[in-house]
Amino acid sequence: MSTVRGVRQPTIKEVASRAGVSPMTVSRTLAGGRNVRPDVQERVMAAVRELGYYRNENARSLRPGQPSGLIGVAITNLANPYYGNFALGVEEVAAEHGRRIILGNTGEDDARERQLVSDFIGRQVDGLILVPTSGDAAHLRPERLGEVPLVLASRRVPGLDADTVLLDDVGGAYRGTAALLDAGHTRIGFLGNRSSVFTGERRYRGYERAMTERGVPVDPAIVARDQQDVDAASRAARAMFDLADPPTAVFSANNRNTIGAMREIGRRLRDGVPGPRPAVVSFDDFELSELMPVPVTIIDHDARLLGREAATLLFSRLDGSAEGPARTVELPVSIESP
Amino acid sequence: MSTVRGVRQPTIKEVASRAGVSPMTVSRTLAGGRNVRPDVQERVMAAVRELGYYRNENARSLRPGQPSGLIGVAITNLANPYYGNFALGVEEVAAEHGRRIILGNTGEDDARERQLVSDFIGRQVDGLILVPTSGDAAHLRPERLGEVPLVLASRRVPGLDADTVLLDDVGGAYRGTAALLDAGHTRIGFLGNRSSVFTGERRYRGYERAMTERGVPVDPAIVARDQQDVDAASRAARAMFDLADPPTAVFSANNRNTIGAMREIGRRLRDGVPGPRPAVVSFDDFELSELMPVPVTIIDHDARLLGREAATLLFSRLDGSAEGPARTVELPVSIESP
DNA sequence: CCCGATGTTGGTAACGTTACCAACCGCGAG
DNA sequence: CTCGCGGTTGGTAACGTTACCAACATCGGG
Repeated sequence: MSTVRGVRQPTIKEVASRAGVSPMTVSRTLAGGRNVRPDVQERVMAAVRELGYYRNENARSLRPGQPSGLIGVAITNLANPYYGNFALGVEEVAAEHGRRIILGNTGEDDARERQLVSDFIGRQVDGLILVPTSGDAAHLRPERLGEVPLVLASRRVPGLDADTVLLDDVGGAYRGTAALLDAGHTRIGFLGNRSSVFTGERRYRGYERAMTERGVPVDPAIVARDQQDVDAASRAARAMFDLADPPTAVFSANNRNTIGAMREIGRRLRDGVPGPRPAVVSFDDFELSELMPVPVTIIDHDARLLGREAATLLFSRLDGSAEGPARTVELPVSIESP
Repeated sequence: MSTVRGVRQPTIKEVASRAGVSPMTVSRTLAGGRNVRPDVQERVMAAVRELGYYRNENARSLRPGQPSGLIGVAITNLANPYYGNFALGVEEVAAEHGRRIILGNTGEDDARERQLVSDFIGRQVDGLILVPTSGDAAHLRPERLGEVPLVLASRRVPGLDADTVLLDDVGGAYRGTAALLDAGHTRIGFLGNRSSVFTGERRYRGYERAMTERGVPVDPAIVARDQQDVDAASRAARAMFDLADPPTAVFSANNRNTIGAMREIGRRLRDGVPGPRPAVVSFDDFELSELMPVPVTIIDHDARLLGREAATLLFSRLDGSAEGPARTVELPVSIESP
């Protein structure tokens, strides 16, 4: 940490002496003014305005039992609009409860997550909301976190029992795949994340269940499960479509894979590559999907709502309205046919 | 089996007594261990691990001159990927300097911005980074902020002299419009924000300059400057294209207007509406632009870099390497023809 | 063997705030 | 006129931490 010029804000004492009262009277006035004469309150508020005084929140939260008013939020990738919306939802609910959020980006890095959580605890956060990097759970155990409540979002951590907010990944993937099967497709490819990614695994399970329930075998040749970014997804789609026996439809488990697949489909059409024009089901919405050259079904959801739900769960622990074992909220997803 | 209940965070005193030393020795050990015997350090670290101790950062920053390690960041709309990337850039540089960010969303609301800034100051932030809502500047004046340095991003505040990071809005819009003129277009529409939005005004100026420099008159009938969201942009594009004398090309001043225009263009093609297929220049990139049914030129830039630049400017003030009058950094934009 | 230098450790005070208690005021009831 | 009560105000201590200084141990050189 680099050196910093000292930040000299006026203190409560300076306000007090300017208003001709004691610091206690200033404190009482700022706390609502109970049992302070109206004319004294006015003098105090005038001094506050004149000096540009702000209460030192860090000093306030020093006394035990006092909340810091901060919620620690760690997400995996702020550049992804999904997590931006998620963070927005958390911020909204936090603001409704008079709290601020401290935000950290983990970049899917376990070490960074541990570092962020330590720092959040050190800053006396009132609660933690985390999109876990699915590493180990040691630093998230209650004995490490003390009394700080924790809510997991989007993913679970193996072996950790905590309040969790999830999407209906399995159900959404199941219904999306079923829609393709209902439309007569039997050769349906899968594009998604590897199984160590919690949502990747769940969405694959939904796909697999729909296929096997209808007696359609899953062909590993048209299942690609290791694409994290658009370029990798594009390459995986290309390999799949280049097969002698390419899929007639594709289930894409997330936004990144859908965009990659679309790029490859667009390229083939521009270059006049022969072959089927696959139907696509995408878990995650994307803009201008209606302008795509192939029919796209969207499994849609609201990341902002997910964030709101996570924060609501957290505050229900903070205000004591919820006690007992960890709860899981699974938000529904909607399906929009082209 | 009993649930592991969270416990109060241990203090430095408890660590000290467990390690059989004084709090000062614990403090010294955690501060790097200068002048502490190695075996004592080990005892202390063992106690720290056993008790799960974290330094109380709020208490640390209580002594004057000590930085809080927090940077206050207020942006207008976290749901917009542009600002998500911006926040990511700020977070990255802050993390490189061992700082965390407190994030607030203003939603373009002046009152909310004032409230956020007050709270940030009250939390003793070491610096502020703000995408201003372009309201008045009273709460951002140095006499209100004390010694807390401020960096504005994307926009200026009228009458406020502060470090600022901008895009080359005028130049980008000029070059984008010029590209259309070079391609032979003379009837070029404009879609953008109203002039009270800082970037809206600057981008219009670039468009206007390119037009007048080449002696092409600006026709108010094909200039629409009051669309904040996709639906409004779509309606404005529709009205423009429905004219007896519609534009053959469109300059769109931001992402939201581009998406709206694209929706309308796609609708007309689907519905077989007669008329020209306008070329489009878009200030802001968007995904799958290469799949659009009309040629799209992108004026691209890197919001994450903008965030990094803003944070770099802030830290140059914090570590004293930059002094003197307010500086403005204008980041270049690139043009990608279809 | 002593002395100063160096390394190690602990006590005290202070950062800004507020809970708690004590002191004081004015007013109405007895 | 006194007493007591409620409303108002101020003093003190404490929250967890670290800068500063004092105290003590150890060691090498004279």
